[in-house]
Amino acid sequence: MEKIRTRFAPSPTGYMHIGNLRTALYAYLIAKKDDGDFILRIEDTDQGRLVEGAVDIIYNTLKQCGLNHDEGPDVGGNYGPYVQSERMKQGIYSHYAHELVKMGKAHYCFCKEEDIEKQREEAGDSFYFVDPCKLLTPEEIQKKLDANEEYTIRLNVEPEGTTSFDDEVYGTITVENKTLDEMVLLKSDGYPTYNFANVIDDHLMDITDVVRGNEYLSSAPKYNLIYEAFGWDIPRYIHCPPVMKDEHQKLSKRNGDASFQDLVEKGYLPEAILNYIALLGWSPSEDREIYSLEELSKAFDVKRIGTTGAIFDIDKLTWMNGMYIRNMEQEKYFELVRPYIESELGEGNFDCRLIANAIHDRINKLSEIKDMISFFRKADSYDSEIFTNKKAKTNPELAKDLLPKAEDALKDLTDWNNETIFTSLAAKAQELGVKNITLMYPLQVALSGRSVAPGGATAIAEILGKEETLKRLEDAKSRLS
RNA sequence: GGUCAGUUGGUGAAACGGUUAACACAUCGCCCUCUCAAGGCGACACUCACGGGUUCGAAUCCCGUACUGAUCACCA
Repeated sequence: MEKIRTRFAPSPTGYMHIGNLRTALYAYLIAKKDDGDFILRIEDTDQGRLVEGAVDIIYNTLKQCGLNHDEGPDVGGNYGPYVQSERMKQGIYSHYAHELVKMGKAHYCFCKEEDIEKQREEAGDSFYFVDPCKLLTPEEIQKKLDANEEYTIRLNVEPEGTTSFDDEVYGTITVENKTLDEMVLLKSDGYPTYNFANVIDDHLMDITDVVRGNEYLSSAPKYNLIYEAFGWDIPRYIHCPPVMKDEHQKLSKRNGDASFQDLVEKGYLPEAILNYIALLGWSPSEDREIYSLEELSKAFDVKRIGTTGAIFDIDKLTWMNGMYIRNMEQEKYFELVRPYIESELGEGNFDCRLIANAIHDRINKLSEIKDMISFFRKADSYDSEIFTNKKAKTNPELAKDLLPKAEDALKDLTDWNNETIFTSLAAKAQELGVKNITLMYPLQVALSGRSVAPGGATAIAEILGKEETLKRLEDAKSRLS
């Protein structure tokens, strides 16, 4: 069987957005499923839109995601160069365009852009461009060429008949040739058009599976025409449905929608992001959702890519991110979370591991850590009404009575840990004839200043240490009196 | 406007002519419990955009309508 080769061909025009990343992921998965090659090609023929540093963003994103490419500008390969502007300098596109002219499959066009534009406006919707340059005799053409007249090269298209092409996702699509215009292959500035450069590069790089967004579906038949003109094999096409922001709009960087790096900054893990977006537009055959990249590449199947745009649901990503955090190997989790804890509380002030444990099941994204633990540094200021809790059957007056009892239970404790604190407090509650929560809740509030805190009273007390615990208890007592 | 494509709960989706229309997120209950989470259990589409057909039988096949999207550049 032929070796599968797929490519990711972004334009370096800024941030990597989610839809783009998903296309890269699918291309990667399709290649890796069959031990194929995944190639990175930079399409930078659009002079105006280049953004400085954008190429580095592409490299970094792929690297962070583990989408390692086998060939590309940075890692090399046998099909280089992998940057279109460099290929352009080698004259590749121009060569093939002229080749097509020689073969009688394309022609020189000396029409002025403005003139065509004018015709288009006058004709309105029914405009169909018939290129008068096709009627030029070879002598006339040579004369214009010798006179250094500007020209483009356009593909010859017979207006009769139909063209169909096969897509792995959308099936066979057939269009009438008269809806296809004689597309420009080589622009008057000598640059190839996107479509043309794409075809040439994909062919020259032996790409077997072209993975791209479905916005290209309509222009896909045109691609076939170019392949046919050359007599080249047509690759498999895999058009992916869009990733939507809502029912009507695609996720786009223009709208400032979430880019991959935005999500990472918000505390999402690259693995979780990748896992989640894999499921937008594709579904596995088994009843499962959590997949590592490697597992994905085994399970992935082009046949199960959907045809409908999928709305990006941040809530589900958040859930999945939480799953990744919870399932993470312990040391890895600790090292991941430590910098966040230390940046909020400083180094060495608290037992970082205890805090990490306390928040483990409570965070879905890393950015939540800061607020969740800030009270360790200093208890939040609070209104005494916060002591009112229906479930604990407490109120400020009761808390005023109970806090000293909790203090009694703790002040002589020599062995200070979660278990001993709990035992002592539970014994005190029993002695008082109240439920644990009735004693614990006011303590939690006293120590944290919060009605909701990670770990509850005993875990907080353990982390704060005996001295700080008793101090905060004193503060709370005086506040209530 | 022409052309092409799509349409299953709030969201991602399964189903490949015969199931009570999976599963997951979200939401809402209950359980567990020292709060909140996590975890466990349960509820949540009399129905698959709509209208016709085909069939013993349709979310699944066919036709039409509606709606949504994409595309019609010397932009990628």
